[in-house]
Amino acid sequence: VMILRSRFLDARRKRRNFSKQATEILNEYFYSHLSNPYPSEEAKEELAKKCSITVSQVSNWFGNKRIRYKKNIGKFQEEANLYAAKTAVTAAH
Amino acid sequence: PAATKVDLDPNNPASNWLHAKSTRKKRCPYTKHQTLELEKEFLFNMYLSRDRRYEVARLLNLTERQVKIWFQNRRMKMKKCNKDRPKDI
DNA sequence: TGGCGTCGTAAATCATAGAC
DNA sequence: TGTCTATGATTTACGACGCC
Repeated sequence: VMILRSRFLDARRKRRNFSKQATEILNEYFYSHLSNPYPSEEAKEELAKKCSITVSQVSNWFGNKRIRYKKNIGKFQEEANLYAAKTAVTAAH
Repeated sequence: PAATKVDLDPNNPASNWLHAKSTRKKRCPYTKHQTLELEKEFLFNMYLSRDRRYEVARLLNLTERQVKIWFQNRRMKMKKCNKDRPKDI
């Protein structure tokens, strides 16, 4: 139990960046809902499952993404175009 | 949800999400001492009486509103910790 | 009706993984 | 290896809504 406890606390302290696929999934959702990037609780749960992260982490990611995107839309333009194109291709099939 | 009815302006691409209430007070991180004392008080009781709130605010040089909101946030934090906790332990 | 409760969030800040 | 910046998490402060 003590080992599990310390592992849990360490996991919280020592964050890791999310996997490339997880970031991909989150960005796809964000840019395809750019007019209202606020996933419902159910959508968050689904994203969490697909990304293998917690619902809280999904909420953190969207909170950070919205504010950082808003603060510097220019910086994210390339990324936005990339995901817009990807979505377009997906929709075409 | 916070992004409710009123600010759901279908036009206006990215700018419509968010009412950045200009009237909002800028976040001011509390000192170690303030936080420590608030934590001690929280340990004693999660909900503050009016009188206790007044005392804590006076002692820490915070407003009663700040103390009230700190306790509300602290309770939410506790709830979140329990939720995220895998299980048992 | 006022006042305090939760819930979800903005925005600032913290901590440090990781890129270079 | 040592700097930095990007990124995930946490901390203040509210708006919206609920209950008594």
